[in-house]
Amino acid sequence: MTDLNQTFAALSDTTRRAIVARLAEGEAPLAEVAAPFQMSLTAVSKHVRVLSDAGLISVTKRGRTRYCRIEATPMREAVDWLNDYQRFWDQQLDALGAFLQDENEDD
Amino acid sequence: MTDLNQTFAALSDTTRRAIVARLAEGEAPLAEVAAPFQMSLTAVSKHVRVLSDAGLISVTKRGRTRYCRIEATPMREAVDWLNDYQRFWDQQLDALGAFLQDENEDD
DNA sequence: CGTATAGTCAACCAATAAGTTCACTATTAT
DNA sequence: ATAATAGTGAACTTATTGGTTGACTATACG
Repeated sequence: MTDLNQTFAALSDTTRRAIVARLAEGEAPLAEVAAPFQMSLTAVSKHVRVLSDAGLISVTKRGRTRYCRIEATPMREAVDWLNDYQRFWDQQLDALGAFLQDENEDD
Repeated sequence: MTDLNQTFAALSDTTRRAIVARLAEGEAPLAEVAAPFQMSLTAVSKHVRVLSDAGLISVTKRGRTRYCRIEATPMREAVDWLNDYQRFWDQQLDALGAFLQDENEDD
């Protein structure tokens, strides 16, 4: 299906995560997506390309405008991968909690 | 805290995700972590370094052996970031479900 | 028509990443 | 003391990434 390498790589850049965050609030034209950033439109366009290649967003052309919107599946799969370790880190955090608990028992 | 860029970047490599998966089954010496891979020990050592720099694992030296074990926090934070979009993609998947439902209504 | 708008494409640059090999250090075993 | 084991460090290669600029295409507007 979608490639976890690509998904995680796409998310490993602050700008791209910000784009995803923006698009979570609704579809937007590229120009609007690019507005908050200092870099050139070309640079943002490339970021959008990376996200779209990873399947995290889709881009549809209407007139001369490209509208970007977020897509569900790859993030879903990333979470699925990470969740395989959820029991593990719950346990580790519980252990930390217990430790802190013990430490404070002589108050 | 931990750096999401680094966390996602560390997870964007198949070898490194395999290492994490291996370590989820318990602490292991580097040599054992490296065993399944065709690449050199040095290469695996570098991957381990990347994971450890990202805080995803920790490495402790006992004798001449380095034991690697998984650490909870950064993956936790990655999941937290992704989960901000969970409502979003649930909705998208629900919409897909509804669509497929509708499609089959004339059976 | 001509011009502004939205964006891509190609070429380039500097930095980083993933791998290699070879030499080296540190620890354990004989 | 010597030799095997576990791993690091440095130097190098090749590919990819994130950014730039400048020229170009496609659509909309007057």
